[in-house]
Amino acid sequence: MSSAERQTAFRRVADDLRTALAGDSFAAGVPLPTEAELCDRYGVSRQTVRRAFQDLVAEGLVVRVPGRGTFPASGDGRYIRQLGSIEDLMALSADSALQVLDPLTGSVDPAAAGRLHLPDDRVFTASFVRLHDGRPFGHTRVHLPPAVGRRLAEAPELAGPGRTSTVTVIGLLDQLLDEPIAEAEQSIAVASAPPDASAALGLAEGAAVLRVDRTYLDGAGTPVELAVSHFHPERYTYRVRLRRSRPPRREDRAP
Amino acid sequence: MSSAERQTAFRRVADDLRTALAGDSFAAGVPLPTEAELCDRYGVSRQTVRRAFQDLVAEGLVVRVPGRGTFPASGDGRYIRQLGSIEDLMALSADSALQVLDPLTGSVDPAAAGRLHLPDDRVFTASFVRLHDGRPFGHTRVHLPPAVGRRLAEAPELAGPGRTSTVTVIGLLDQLLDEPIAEAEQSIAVASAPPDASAALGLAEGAAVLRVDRTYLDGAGTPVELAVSHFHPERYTYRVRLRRSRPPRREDRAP
DNA sequence: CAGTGGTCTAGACCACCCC
DNA sequence: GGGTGGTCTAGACCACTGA
Repeated sequence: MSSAERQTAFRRVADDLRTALAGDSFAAGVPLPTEAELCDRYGVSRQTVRRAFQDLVAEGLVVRVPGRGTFPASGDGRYIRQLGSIEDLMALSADSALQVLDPLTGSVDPAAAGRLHLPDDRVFTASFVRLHDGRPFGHTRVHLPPAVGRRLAEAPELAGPGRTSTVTVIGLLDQLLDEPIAEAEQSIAVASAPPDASAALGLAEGAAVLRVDRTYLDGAGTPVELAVSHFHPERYTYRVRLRRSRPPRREDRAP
Repeated sequence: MSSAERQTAFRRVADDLRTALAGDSFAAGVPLPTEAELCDRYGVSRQTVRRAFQDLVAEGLVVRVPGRGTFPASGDGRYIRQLGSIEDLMALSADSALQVLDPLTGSVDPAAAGRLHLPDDRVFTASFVRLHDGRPFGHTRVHLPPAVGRRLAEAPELAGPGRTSTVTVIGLLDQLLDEPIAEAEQSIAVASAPPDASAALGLAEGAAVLRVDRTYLDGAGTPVELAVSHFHPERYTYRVRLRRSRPPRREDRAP
């Protein structure tokens, strides 16, 4: 598979390792190729290989142990992504693909329109699946205010059913809007898969899935996108790294 | 002065920048020192300075913009840095209660010990339910390294089965540790409820639940707590608000 | 145009692990 | 001891920003 665009050397190395990890190329306790070996294989310097591993560590895909080697982290082949900021959501496309099921068109949906704080019930709606390694792991239904929906409907990536690309709707939207996207509200729960999602994911109707609702807001706090996703329970894990607001230092612990 | 240990050059640079950022040394919109300047000031190579910035970027403290410079990430100062923070987890107790099922005692659990990076298989383990309005919505099993587990076992809140309080284990732990808790890694997925969790939540065994694994790390990156929670699918939703780390625009310099 | 950060190379020394 | 990853240096070229 691999990504279409691989601008930099370290990205190429990281992409290849990522897809190899997603497949069954590396057993659980078996170390990945060493830095030296990858230097040879790709004809790059050691720092470049290290830069690639750096991303994989940050994504939680591998664990590196000094003196021993680099090992696959969780092993159960789920799609894992660090999602701690909006940038993470926009970059989601790096190693996954979007395939359009229903292109972006106008429709009437009171529930979605209400959640977008729209004056009437008209919204633009599209649905698509996200694929990793050619297999669907998530189904998403996106709702947009008509004003932006009309403009985004011209984007070729969302034009026809079956179109596959590596974009994110939120990434396209951000380029299009005058005011950039500033915030997202997200809720995560267990739900029963609705018919379209279960069909797209190859699950029985009503199967338990991870449901993620995201509302994106621009700088003024106006909702600009509502995305309702259902994820395959065995192919997706949501991961966040939480930090303390103030970096803890020994000195400032005293009350 | 300064940090007790600064083993590496890049850490020293990063530490200094962090404390400078924590103070008001850098106004919002004013760029930090450039790589070249820090190279001079610390007498290190450019890669070393870059390695320091890399941590600060990962921590969400600064934003780097090619061609322009490096800026504090908190932007307008009135913004709170990062919602979905560890403080939120510690404050979880505000409107929920903790009821002890199995008090904190020593046990042998290779899987948990491995995830805590412990040298052998001994851990301290406790389990409890979380209640809201008197009804259980989550079951949690907590694992601690023996060193801290022994001390925490003396806390009255975790002493006997049936004890109810409004604490969080992580809150108790943070007061007890020499080094404060700095980070948490969290993963969220759909799972089948194990027997103890399904019993505690009043669900059929194997029912689909929301599984949340959290590993808490201290400032040195040492894992200090592993918590595995299972949440009732109809009584719990995980909410996060994501914020964009906004690079300053040309217009909004100068107050 | 000079300055910024992003990438990359080809060396080097170290602490650690395992044989 | 030989191999691993962790750190560091002193160069280099690039794309981009700003005046």
